[in-house]
Amino acid sequence: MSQNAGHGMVTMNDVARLAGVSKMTVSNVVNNRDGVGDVVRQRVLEAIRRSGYRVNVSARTLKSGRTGVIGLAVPEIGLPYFGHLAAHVIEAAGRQGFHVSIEQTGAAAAGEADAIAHSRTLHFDGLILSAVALDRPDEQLGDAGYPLVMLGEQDFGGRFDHVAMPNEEGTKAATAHLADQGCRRIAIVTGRVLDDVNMVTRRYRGYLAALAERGLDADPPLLFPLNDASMEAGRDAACRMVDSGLEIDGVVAVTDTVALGVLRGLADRGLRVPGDVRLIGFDDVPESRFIVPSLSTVAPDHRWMAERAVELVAERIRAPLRPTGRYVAPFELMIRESTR
Amino acid sequence: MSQNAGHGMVTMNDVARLAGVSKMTVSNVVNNRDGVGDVVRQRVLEAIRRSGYRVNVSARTLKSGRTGVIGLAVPEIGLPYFGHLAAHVIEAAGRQGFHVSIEQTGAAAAGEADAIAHSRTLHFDGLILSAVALDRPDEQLGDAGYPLVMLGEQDFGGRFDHVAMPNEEGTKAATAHLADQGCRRIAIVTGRVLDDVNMVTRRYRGYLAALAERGLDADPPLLFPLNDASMEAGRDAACRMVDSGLEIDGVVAVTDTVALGVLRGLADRGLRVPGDVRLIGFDDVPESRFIVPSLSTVAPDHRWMAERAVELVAERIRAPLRPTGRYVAPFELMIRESTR
DNA sequence: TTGTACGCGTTATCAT
DNA sequence: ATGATAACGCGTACAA
Repeated sequence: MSQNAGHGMVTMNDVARLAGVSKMTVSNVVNNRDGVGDVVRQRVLEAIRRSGYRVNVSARTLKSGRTGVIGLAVPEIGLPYFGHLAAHVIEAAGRQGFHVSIEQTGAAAAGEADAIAHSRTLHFDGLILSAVALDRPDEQLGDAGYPLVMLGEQDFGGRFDHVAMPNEEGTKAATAHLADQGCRRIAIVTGRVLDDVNMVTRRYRGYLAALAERGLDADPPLLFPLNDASMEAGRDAACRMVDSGLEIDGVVAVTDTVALGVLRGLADRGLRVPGDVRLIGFDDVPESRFIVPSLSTVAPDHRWMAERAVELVAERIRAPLRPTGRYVAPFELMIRESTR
Repeated sequence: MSQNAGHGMVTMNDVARLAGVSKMTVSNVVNNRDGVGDVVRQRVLEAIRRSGYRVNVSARTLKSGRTGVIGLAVPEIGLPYFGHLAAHVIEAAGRQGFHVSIEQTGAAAAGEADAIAHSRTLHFDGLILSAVALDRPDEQLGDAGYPLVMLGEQDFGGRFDHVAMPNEEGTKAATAHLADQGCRRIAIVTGRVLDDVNMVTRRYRGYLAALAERGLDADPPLLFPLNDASMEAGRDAACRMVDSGLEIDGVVAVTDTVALGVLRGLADRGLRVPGDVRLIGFDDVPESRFIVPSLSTVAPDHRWMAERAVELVAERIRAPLRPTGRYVAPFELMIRESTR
């Protein structure tokens, strides 16, 4: 009821007046500290209820220096994989008492650098960055102790805490599985292989490793490049693949999202999966179980990744200068209709 | 470099000392106000750069009473539809200078009520709530002027600003389209029809209206209920539908996500789409264009909805007591392979 | 053009 | 057990 002049907000002072105590006592009640008599506590609680008071998080933050918010920067929250991942991060963060503010980077290095700057400007307690483009965030870093955790994609060689995908191992297992099913001419649909830290590069390596192990070769290279990791790009690549006239009986797609597009492209060209060509993806997005044919895929443990990332942020807040760690998510090969 | 005792943070005072000016001058430079000489301005900017100073948003917020953050509460960010929608909301909010904090409600009334309480506790400047379960948020409301915008689903009859989906009209058009394609026994796969404000109810009404208009009847009711709007539930419903033995040549699915499950269930039972049965969804999630067969669907303008919702929040911040409005998103019927 | 004093709402410290 | 006072970092109003 009694309101402050400022912004129509009920403050601790208002509550204190209403309950006939000092605002310090109100603070103690609000924060469940002891040293407050039962009668007074009840009186204060009643005053809080009646006035509709809520703690002002900004003021608390100003004192504590902590916002209780961690940022999550992903290329595009609308992509199934990142939406799925974000859901896990939000839950894990909630369990640790953090809120999550989501930023979209547009899969561009500039967006990712912005997200880091932004996170610090807004004084987020930490940032989980799902980087796919940035390759040298040295300059933006500045403070080596800022809780910045890389999630999933790029690997910056120990400069940051990093929760990695089993890129190489997973793709190798996927490729080997295709070989086990009798495929001899296995193509890969992926991004352009550019540098060393790239997720694309690592998955490509896993693919090559499996081919080598099985004595299969890929000459001419059965690599069909993408401009981005969209369904549309996947479809286009599949069409190019078929139109190339090369003999191909198995396809490794760099992500499930791309695989969905590949599936579409193959259908456009009249090829059947798994009859004419087998197909395997990476990520195990929820859709993969339900599409027809259901999609075989590499299933990293997303929940594990999200939890680990949030834990790492929390740990680094506690100990800003402890050495960084790298953790690779466990994965499972989901065998479904597309490779039967 | 020079740091404050508090939390290892560089403050305006530090910058002022470093530049040999008062902190007010620093403030003026930071906020691009004029009344600062060019030489001094440069000196201050240099000091900011060197010290790595960043404005403390909490302190600014404490003064202004505004956090610059709006909340977005959705059932589950991992579902394609909500991820997609969130992407648009984040973009639209960014254009208006807001950040977005995402909350998951788990499609439960309790979660939705929590989101409202939470939003106010954290002093978000507003909240966009994609409610699917809450039916009487009167109690949580409290302050009639709080910028709370309902997005997409439930309709609370004018108590809030509301950006609605074309539920009835869209489903009616979808059903009519099936009829146009020659379907005579059109089923609907949807949630349980409970109350009056429910999205499910409205879509069901649109379906019935179209049937009535075409002189088709649905007796016994060709309604196959879902427990939730998941792909899994869609598949189960489709299986029940086929197993019921009822003659059915068209299916309206309450959402695209459900339709994906239905597609799977029909495949499990050996039925082909559109050969044996035609299928149409609602939402036009990105996947719909790419699956095989591509999914006909009702495509509301998601970008429009997100922009409208953010605008409404902004308007209500400016004028807390202006009358609420209700806006229905335009939609388009996307005709694809599943109803050819 | 620049500086000073004060208040925003909360919490830590110290006193009673 | 409770209260007074002084920060936290920034912005406003006013003075110089």
